[in-house]
Amino acid sequence: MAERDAKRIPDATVARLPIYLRSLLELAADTLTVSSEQLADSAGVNAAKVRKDLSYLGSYGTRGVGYDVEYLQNQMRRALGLTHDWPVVIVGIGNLGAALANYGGFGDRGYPVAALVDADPAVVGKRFGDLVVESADRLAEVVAAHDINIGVITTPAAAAQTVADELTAAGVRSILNFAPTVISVPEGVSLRKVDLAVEMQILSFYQQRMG
Amino acid sequence: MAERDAKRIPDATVARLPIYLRSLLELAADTLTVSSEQLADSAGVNAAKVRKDLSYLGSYGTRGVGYDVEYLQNQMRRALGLTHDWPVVIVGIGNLGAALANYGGFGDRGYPVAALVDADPAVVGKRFGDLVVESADRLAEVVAAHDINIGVITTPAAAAQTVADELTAAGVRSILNFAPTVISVPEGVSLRKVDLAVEMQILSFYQQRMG
DNA sequence: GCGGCTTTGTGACCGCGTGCACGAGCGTCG
DNA sequence: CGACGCTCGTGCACGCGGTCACAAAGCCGC
Repeated sequence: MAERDAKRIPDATVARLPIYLRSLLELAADTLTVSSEQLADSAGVNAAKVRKDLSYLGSYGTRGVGYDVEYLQNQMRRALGLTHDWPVVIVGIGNLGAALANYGGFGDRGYPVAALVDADPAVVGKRFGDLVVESADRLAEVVAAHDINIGVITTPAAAAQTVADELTAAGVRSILNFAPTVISVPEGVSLRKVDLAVEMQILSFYQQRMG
Repeated sequence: MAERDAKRIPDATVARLPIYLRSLLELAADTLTVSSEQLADSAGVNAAKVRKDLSYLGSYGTRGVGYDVEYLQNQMRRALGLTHDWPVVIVGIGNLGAALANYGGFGDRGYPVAALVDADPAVVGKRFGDLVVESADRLAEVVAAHDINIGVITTPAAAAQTVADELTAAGVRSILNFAPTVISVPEGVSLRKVDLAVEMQILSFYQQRMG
């Protein structure tokens, strides 16, 4: 009770938790328990891995039966911090940024888009739903005003590092980078990247190989 | 010469090659050679790792000097299959699909968007640049007509597996999946996934943890 | 042409993550 | 109430990937 979940959860496990949670949510509403094998099938992984992953949550399955679906959902939501919303700011409202702004799926899942920011005066002031694009020099204010902890970078590559610096300076501790460039962040800030060109090149590498 | 590059390149290395290539392209045009340490800095990795990665290409650096930039670029392009274009088809022209269709960056980098496909009759026929959205039931024809090897799935989750099946049946061997669901593909087909909700949840996990 | 400087290439070690296999517990049925 | 069957939890071994450190090798200046 004192040290609670002191156990460190491996990164590889963390990356799978959201998949498990989604699998759980897709189960029929009258499904009370689920076995590690069912979960494994639906998440596309090994059953032993599922059990080991879940054991890190300290969550309890029942031998001979499986896991209580609702309890497991709650444990997972708690671990992933989905007990409350995490407002995000999208910086760089080009093609991709605009698409993300219009995409409703974020708010639904606990990540409401709280603000849009762009450096281009021609874009500032545009409406997306009930949001208006703010000027880049107001970034720090915006972050503070909405208590934002997560920043999404969808600027051109050249601006990405600067934006990342401004975000972290404003107190943002988590960044999702779509810009096609390597950016660095201070210790204690989480950075994840999505790079379409890289993904394509990885695919064509293997395609090439297989002849 | 006979067995050529028989050496297997580790997956982790493959994933870094595109980053190195981009770093090389960003170097000033009058830079003739580059050291593993320079590359490491600009790619955000360890210098020893760079050397080991490059050694898999069989490519040759010169001790005391570094790597010949142009030669290395060519080697890398060859390995990644960038010696010719890889036309792609985008399936599912919603917010994200449309954004990718409008995004010019693909064609520039050797992955021209050759076709757009959607199941919704209200979307079929819309123009994006010089492309017109085709009907989903023409997917196989479209793939064959443009000799497409790479498919990008930007449909809702429910349709993703079906689309993946149709793509592989049509001969596509590489799939990039943006739909928020796990899909499975036959042996011999490469699958990469980009899942925004998962990325967000991973970020909020760590944010949560650090308090 | 020789010594020193620089930078590559790689062998060795280490830690993480994966998969297997089995013991431990729980429910159920006769 | 006892035995059986099911499923979890986990110890163990293995392989991949990352890091370090050092020897090999090319270049330059004298």
